Amino acid sequence: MNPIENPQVLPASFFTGRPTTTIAADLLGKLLLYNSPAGQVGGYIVEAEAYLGTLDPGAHAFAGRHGKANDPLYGAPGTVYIYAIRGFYAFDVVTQAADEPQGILIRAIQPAIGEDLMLRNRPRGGFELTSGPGKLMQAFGIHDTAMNYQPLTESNLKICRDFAKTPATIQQGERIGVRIGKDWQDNFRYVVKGNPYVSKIRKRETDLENDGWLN
DNA sequence: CCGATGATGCGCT
DNA sequence: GCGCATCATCGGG
Repeated sequence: MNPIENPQVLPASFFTGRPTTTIAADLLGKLLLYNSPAGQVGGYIVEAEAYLGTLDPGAHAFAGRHGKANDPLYGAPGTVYIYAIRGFYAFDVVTQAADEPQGILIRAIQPAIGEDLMLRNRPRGGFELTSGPGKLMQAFGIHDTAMNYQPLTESNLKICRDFAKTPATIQQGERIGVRIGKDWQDNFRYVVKGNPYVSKIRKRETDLENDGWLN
């Protein structure tokens, strides 16, 4: 796929007015773009996790936690929230109204645009290129939090309204790397079933025929 | 191939 | 100093 010049992007209203879990599932198949200084990169979202704010023990805003690092989470729906984790960076899109600190972690994409540039940014072959939140940001060449607070509608990071693919089956399960009490039922990870870029997928679970898409 | 383990940089949530 | 919404490597099967 060639670079896209002026894509229609998802409006802020996409990221509020319904549960964050629903929005996370709805993001699967959407085209994520980044107009980086070196060129455009992007791909289809194949994995996303919902974080449900102050009542969610796995969320950065659990129990009202609010500091400099997670302040973007308290912004308007569709705001960029990038945070550092163990020397890597990860990208969330903020959901729900301001001061309702929910968000969705974009965990993996299937490369579609600028794959050569992504490979230079992150020289790992095969599905390792973008099959995790830190890997994805490396492939995009994002190594800081400079885009924090930007609305996706006005950022070099964009999620397209058009060009979307349709998952054949959306699979739901436990979030990755979240250690919380056993009482909390964690079922907030959404993936395109069988897509080989989904993180931690087992080889035999992959659908290399259609990559888990209908189209 | 798959699960376990240690390295890692950043912000103190 | 420590905790962490991770990653790459190692070794058993």
